[in-house]
Amino acid sequence: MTNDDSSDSAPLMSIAAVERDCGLPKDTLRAWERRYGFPVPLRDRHDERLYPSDQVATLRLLRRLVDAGHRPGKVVGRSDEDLSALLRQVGGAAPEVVGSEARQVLMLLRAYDAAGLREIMNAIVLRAGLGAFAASIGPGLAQAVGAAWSRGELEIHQEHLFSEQFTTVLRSAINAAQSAGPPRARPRVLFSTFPQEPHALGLLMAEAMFTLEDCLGVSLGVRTPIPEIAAAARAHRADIVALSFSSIVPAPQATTGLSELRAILSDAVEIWAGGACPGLHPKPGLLVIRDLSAIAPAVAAWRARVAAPASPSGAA
Amino acid sequence: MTNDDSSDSAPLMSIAAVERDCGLPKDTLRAWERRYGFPVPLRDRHDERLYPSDQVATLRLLRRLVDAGHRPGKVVGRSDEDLSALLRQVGGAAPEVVGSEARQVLMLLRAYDAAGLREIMNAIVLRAGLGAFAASIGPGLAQAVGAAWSRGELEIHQEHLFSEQFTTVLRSAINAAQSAGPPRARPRVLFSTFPQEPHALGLLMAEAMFTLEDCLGVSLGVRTPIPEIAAAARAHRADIVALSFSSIVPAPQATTGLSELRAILSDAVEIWAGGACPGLHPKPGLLVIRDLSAIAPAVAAWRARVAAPASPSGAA
DNA sequence: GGTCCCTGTTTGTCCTGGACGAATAGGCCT
DNA sequence: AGGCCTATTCGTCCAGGACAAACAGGGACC
Repeated sequence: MTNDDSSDSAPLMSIAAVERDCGLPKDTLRAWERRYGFPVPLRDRHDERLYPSDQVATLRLLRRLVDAGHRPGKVVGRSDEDLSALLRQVGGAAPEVVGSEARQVLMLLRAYDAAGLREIMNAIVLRAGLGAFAASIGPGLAQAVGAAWSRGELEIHQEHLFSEQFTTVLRSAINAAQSAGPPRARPRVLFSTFPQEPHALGLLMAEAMFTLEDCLGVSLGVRTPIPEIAAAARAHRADIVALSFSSIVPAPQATTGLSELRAILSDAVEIWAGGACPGLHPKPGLLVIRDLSAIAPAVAAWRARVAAPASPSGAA
Repeated sequence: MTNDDSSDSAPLMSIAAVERDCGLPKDTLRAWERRYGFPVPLRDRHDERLYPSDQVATLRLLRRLVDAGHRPGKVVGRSDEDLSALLRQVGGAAPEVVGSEARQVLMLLRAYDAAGLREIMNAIVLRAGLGAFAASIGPGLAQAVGAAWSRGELEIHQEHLFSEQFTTVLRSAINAAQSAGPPRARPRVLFSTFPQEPHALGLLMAEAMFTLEDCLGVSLGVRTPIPEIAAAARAHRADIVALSFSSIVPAPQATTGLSELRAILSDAVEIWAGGACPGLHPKPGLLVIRDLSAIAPAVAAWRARVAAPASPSGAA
């Protein structure tokens, strides 16, 4: 009863619906069909594609594999079992750093206990501190949840539920940290993501780390056009623009966007980029933060740099 | 250098970039060009469209007008002055209910003072109460900011900034309300939006109203596929599914989606739909909430209905 | 032995132009 | 005046072809 597939009533989806659900553009769906012979949607009486829900499910697996680096030509058309096996390799590679907490969270998620989730995460924040939570435990939990979803152990709505509670906990902890502690000081930091990037969790965790370092941060939320980021940096008189990249942003697009932003930003403003997106490389004026725990020392370094200015090799 | 327009470095945008920035699908952009002779993008050497930034700005105006109910055939191709005039009529129709607060907020927004924004909004919550804030002052502020943006008085990043601070204030107030007061009780409420709807503020304000009524609410965040909403309602054992619709959702799609959801949801679960989307009509099992302040009495009515069950004729 | 460039292939995205259905508006009838 | 019905408008879909950006593999150079 809890187990049967939830799309009984609407087993057929239009191409637009599939685009929304799987994140695969219409053009790509048609190209795969033409080139690899999959998917093979039914057609309505006016020849419009109607995707059965099992094919949509397979497309979701494919999306994840392609995101993880597999080439469409190698995976499109293979059986669901093959795909799941590959996916397990991908997800399984993730270290189970936070085993015990992750297991509890997954259990609460299956029981659909939102309050319990908030409670346990709040407890972790109190016990381990906001820094450890944002820098390692939180990402570990998110990864565990994502992996469980890709193994088919969780529904999408349970992943939504997790994000929502996680966001709530993190935001209120940030609020508390902002009210406590010494007054906010420089660097002034502006947070956002590029328009391609809808993922807010990474940004929020970064915000937590900067807040703990007593930085004066302002977030624009996700999906800000690049010229707007530059304009906001001017308006906020930002010292640092912090950008978060998940793996869904194609690496070249991220690189291009960063150069573009670099070009229109004042030289005095640094760009700090972080996240799971590979292929980010540091350049003058662009710092790549591989790990959230690197933020604290980086802020300290920035402050030292500003306090003892003008070693003429660099900029300024 | 600091002052000239920030798109110097990228005055030309691809059709995909325009789709992202203006929210107009590629097919629609091409159709307008074919039918109305606007936009008229340049072409690169391989004949791909390159949109100058002034045309993109006009497209943004058009988008807003079309959302407001104007027909493309009547407005596409007219001068920017005409369009701005029309837009002023649309935005100007909005009552300036919260004049003094709105003016302060706009001022802080122009000064880019995030902390000040949070402060004033927190002060409003304390003075007027969370209920008044979520039900009338907040929406009024949001409307004022949107109108200012459409009049060209604010940049997009300032609207982002507003949403972000607004969200923060509202979330922390909801948190506080959840911890205080009597223990949460039924109805159990599930919050989300349809996949077409990315707007989270309406949902958050609704969540605040339900929380004040001591309901046990869980939010899935935005953009949940309909079958997933149904599955989550089962898992959460929800009594009510609360959905928020902004005006960007085409009314017929909302109606269709609601019927679909109604069909796969247990009869014991009610659907409550609210938001700016016109053309929502109540039906059996579907309550339309025109105004956030209607939530409190609706919850009371629900409780009365459940306490004194089974008068099978139409209730209330 | 490792790194760089260069070339062939894969893959996503864009093009045109035609078609049709869903949404709207306006006329007609009651 | 109000509800139905038709005409129009507008968004979305289709096919099939094209090309460039991203990738992988091999060879030259350090």
